[in-house]
Amino acid sequence: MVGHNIHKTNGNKKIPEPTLKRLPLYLHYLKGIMNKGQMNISAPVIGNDLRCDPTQVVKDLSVTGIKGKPRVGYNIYELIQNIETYLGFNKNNDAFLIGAGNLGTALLSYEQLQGFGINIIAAFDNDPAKVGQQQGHINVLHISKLQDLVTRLHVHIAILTLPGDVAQDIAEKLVKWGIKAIWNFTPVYLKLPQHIIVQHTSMYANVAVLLKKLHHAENTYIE
Amino acid sequence: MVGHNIHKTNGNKKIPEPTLKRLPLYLHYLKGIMNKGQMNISAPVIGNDLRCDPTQVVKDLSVTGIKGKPRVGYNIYELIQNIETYLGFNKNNDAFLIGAGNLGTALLSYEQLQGFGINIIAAFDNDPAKVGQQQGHINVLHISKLQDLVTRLHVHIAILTLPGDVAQDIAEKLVKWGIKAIWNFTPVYLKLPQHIIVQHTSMYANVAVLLKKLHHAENTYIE
DNA sequence: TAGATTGTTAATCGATTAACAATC
DNA sequence: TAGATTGTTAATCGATTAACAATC
Repeated sequence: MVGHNIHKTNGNKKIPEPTLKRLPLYLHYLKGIMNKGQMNISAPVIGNDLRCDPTQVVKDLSVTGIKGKPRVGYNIYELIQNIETYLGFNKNNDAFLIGAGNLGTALLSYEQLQGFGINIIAAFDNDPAKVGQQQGHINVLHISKLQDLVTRLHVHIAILTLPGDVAQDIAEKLVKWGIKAIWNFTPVYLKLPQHIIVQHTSMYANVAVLLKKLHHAENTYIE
Repeated sequence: MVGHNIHKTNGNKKIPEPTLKRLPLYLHYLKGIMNKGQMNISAPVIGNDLRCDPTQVVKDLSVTGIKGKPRVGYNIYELIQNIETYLGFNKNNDAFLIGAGNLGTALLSYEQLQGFGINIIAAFDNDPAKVGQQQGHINVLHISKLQDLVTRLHVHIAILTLPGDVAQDIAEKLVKWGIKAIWNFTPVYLKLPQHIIVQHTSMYANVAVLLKKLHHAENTYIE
């Protein structure tokens, strides 16, 4: 199955992670522009609106296999299609959500996640009070049903929005049952086999950067 | 006020952002270790548990001004104190939350945010149905009261958990009223004066990385 | 044609990793 | 003392930025 890309994308070549993280930003921006009825857009314009280097825009977009025209730029519709296809946002990647607390519930009712390729098909919790609820069309099931459903439905993605102290334990079980990628919203580092993809999304990492920049600014400039 | 650091931290020297983002991870890990009654810990042990290079651990921790002892390592309590002080996690940095939807509500009831230096003192929404509610001890006020309270209370941090299409508009107003840092949970790029600190926390950036790694893995190895 | 823009290759910049001296 | 670990300086690696040729 290697090298069978229909579009001429960069295939399995290693793409810089910063590039991958910028693509959704371009995508959202481009959808806004398209809704205004515009047909084409150039890298310098994108760079100006999103305050980033135009050559970086060119490089970032090129990974999706898009071809632009000198003096014209890129076709916006084609560009959106390419980014979505490249990132897998127009597929439905089935996922289970584990931990139906506040953050979990927020994610469940975030219909937009589906527009970004993540299709949460069920949520799990150990709290009997939460089991049986419906959150944004998704049922909350008891955690005891997790093993059976993961194995039967061949779900590959798990979203962890549960307390940190049980995260490692559940993660190990999920891996045993066949989960291949974990989106980790807990503050704990998950020590799992190297082939398991763990995406750590920590609020606190962002708080750290924000506070440090703020205090730095406050100490640097006279108020 | 420049250079008056009591602890010998790296002060206002430029610290790599990746380092800042790793510090909360160390912090959480160290608190777990301390609760087990351990007194000291060495960089190689941390590196092994958190799967990162021990020399990087040494370099990361050194920015907080901690001094370790050869053959012993670092005093865990002192290390925790230094990281918290360095990041500003033991101060109460007042913040307003704007948009009391699902994600906003999740953040409000996330008491732990306070332990990481962010003290949300009020939430705002334009939905009358939400105004007057209490979410985790924080009142939801009508958006019309925002201007008055931002200016009167000298709040410097705003957390944006509102719909993307109004984000730029509200952000510009907030800046006019004196907000210095914005934690942006919307998918839009906020074009604001350069001196305003904008911390963009996008779910989608993480989805992009996760899906790409997953599909890459699925295409690389024979199943 | 002239000029703006793409797309690629080279140079720079910054972060990570390696090497090694200092030290308890 | 011997050896593990810190802490610093140098080398490597990777991403960003700059330069420039190709092209519509």
